[in-house]
Amino acid sequence: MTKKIRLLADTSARSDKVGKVPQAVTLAMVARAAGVSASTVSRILNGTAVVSDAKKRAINDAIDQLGFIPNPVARGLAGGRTFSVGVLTQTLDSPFYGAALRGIEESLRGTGYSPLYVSGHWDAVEESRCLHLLRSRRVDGIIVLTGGLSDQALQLCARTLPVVVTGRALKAPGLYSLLFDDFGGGRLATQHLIELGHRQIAFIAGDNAHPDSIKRHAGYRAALEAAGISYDPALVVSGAYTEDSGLEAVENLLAAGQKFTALFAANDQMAVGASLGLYRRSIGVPQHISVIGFDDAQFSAYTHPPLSTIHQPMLELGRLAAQALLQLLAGQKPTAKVPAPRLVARESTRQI
Amino acid sequence: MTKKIRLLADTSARSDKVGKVPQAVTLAMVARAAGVSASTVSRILNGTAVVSDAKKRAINDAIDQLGFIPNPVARGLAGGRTFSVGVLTQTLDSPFYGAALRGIEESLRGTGYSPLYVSGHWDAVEESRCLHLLRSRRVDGIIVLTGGLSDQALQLCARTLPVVVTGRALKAPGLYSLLFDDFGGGRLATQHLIELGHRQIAFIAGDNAHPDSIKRHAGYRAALEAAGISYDPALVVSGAYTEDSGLEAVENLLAAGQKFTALFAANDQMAVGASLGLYRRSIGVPQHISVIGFDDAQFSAYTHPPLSTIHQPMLELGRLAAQALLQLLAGQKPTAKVPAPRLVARESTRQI
DNA sequence: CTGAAAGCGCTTACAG
DNA sequence: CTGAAAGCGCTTACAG
Repeated sequence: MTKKIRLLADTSARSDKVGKVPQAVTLAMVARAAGVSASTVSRILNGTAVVSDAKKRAINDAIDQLGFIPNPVARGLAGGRTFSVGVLTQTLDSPFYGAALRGIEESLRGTGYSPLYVSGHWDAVEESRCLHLLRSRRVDGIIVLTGGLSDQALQLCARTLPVVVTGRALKAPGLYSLLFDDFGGGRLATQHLIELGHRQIAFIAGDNAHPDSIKRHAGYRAALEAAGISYDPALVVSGAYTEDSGLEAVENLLAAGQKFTALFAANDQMAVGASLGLYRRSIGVPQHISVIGFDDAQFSAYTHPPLSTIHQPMLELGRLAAQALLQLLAGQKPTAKVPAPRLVARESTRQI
Repeated sequence: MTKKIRLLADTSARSDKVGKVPQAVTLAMVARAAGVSASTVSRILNGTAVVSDAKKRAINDAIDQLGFIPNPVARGLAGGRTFSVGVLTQTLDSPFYGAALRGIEESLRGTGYSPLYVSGHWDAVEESRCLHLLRSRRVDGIIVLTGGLSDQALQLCARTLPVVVTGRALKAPGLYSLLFDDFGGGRLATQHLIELGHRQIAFIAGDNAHPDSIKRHAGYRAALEAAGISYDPALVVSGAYTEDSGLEAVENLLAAGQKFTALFAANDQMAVGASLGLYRRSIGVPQHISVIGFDDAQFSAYTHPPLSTIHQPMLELGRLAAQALLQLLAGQKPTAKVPAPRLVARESTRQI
């Protein structure tokens, strides 16, 4: 048997010089080497049927010796499964979503599934184009990391493909959603400031098009009211989740002559931008003003001073999303729950 | 004709309720609707042959009306091309490589090619596993963003697949390499400091396993010597390209009682970490010490003070890499050249 | 310029 | 438990 395998392998090796691509070992070659039919090899590959131990051993030997790797393209065509999962993200180079992508990658590795990333750039039209692309590439399931797609579009998609979506609460067959508690996070950040004795707390909101921004805002307001501090719209300015918008927001606040001893920015990028604005005016953080952000982005532990923030478990979220999709793919019911928001008190906030 | 197409479309729509996946329109359906053979449809799809205008029009009409989208999986199996290009990156969530990924995405969009990202995590074994994965998925070409693969492995790969690699100079058939001038960049950073009057300039080196780190170091040394300043090994400490390592490095420098008025860190992350170390000791940047980084990462414009650095055109590099691969794929000879390093003088450096 | 036919490398009813 | 056969949706020599 070994001899036969050698022969086959050699033949394939020789064909290298003739053909272009080093002709891969095919399932048919394995079948021939193991003395069984292609069907049988396929079955043990997929665990589709019980096969006698003897044949199983022969086949596995042949696979090892020939170095057979099933061609995912062929499997995709024949079996309708491509062993790839689509990941609709907004941008590949966000300091923030990156962690989620890594989490997805971690959960997927070793499962045979590969992620296929597409970026929607916060544009619903673009996102739906991405969804089409993923479907046309015949992914087996899709993970949608937030974005502006309508609930309806997602539900429709879930009718034919398992879908896991983050950032919204949605129930539908074949769809699982993972929602972070932005309201609780916003409240937590504000409570932290209140506990430090602050009562004049400015808020830089995020992009209003994002539901998470609205919820963080609501959390801010709820914490204020629970502490008997009246909500002052003059202390609230809108940003766009970017550093620049945070800088601009704080400048507007200052220019308007608003008094505040603490500042809560709806994400870390805006908190950093705002801090730069304060730095430029020589307003010390936290000596003069306490600043807290939201997200716990990678850079936040290294700002000067290190930024207090609300930790959002993006890595974990990515892991959970992929696990949930894997469960959906296996016909199981996902059970994952997103961890609760957690305060990370560093050095940008202090007792008044 | 229109009527016929309708009929076919309806049939397909009806089959939805029976089958699972909304059965896609196939090439065969288009052929039938247009009254031609599958071969002809395929040919106009691929521009493989000249087809009479009349048929061409009929086929295009049928395609539009039926909403036909060629199945890339089938094309992959039959034609040997999957219209996907592999991108071997090190990590998906680097604030730095992210821009390159976006550049790749930009250059690829609209070309029909999709990127397939895999992460090697700076581990040669892992990277070569990634390469295997990409090949087993039958990508049409590969972009390798730096990493620890051997030149040999890359050249071997390029024998069967177009390869574009960044971060090294390598010549081989089917392979194109894009090299940034790290030496020049290191020299530029150091020159900037020297021009500001600094003569005691500390250097935090990056990971020695990375050639770029070694070259930046050499550039530092060359600039010093060109200015008649002797190279002092005591002013050079090793980091690992992370914030923490930058912080640690500066602490070591300070603990050793080294005197310096300026600091050049081999990347922005270490510069930020080092700045935090200085901040903790109440050493002002740039009042007491000037700091310059390398890379011009996204966050660098927003540190306090904004960080002077050497701009590395990652976005452009990504774009160029993808364009070069596209050229290779089209049988052309790539011509792309990486832009030269550029000084971005912000506020962390000043005249002594 | 265009078709019929074979084939890409698998999977999956269908029959034992 | 296992094979032979058909088929997934395309592409590509091969013949006109």
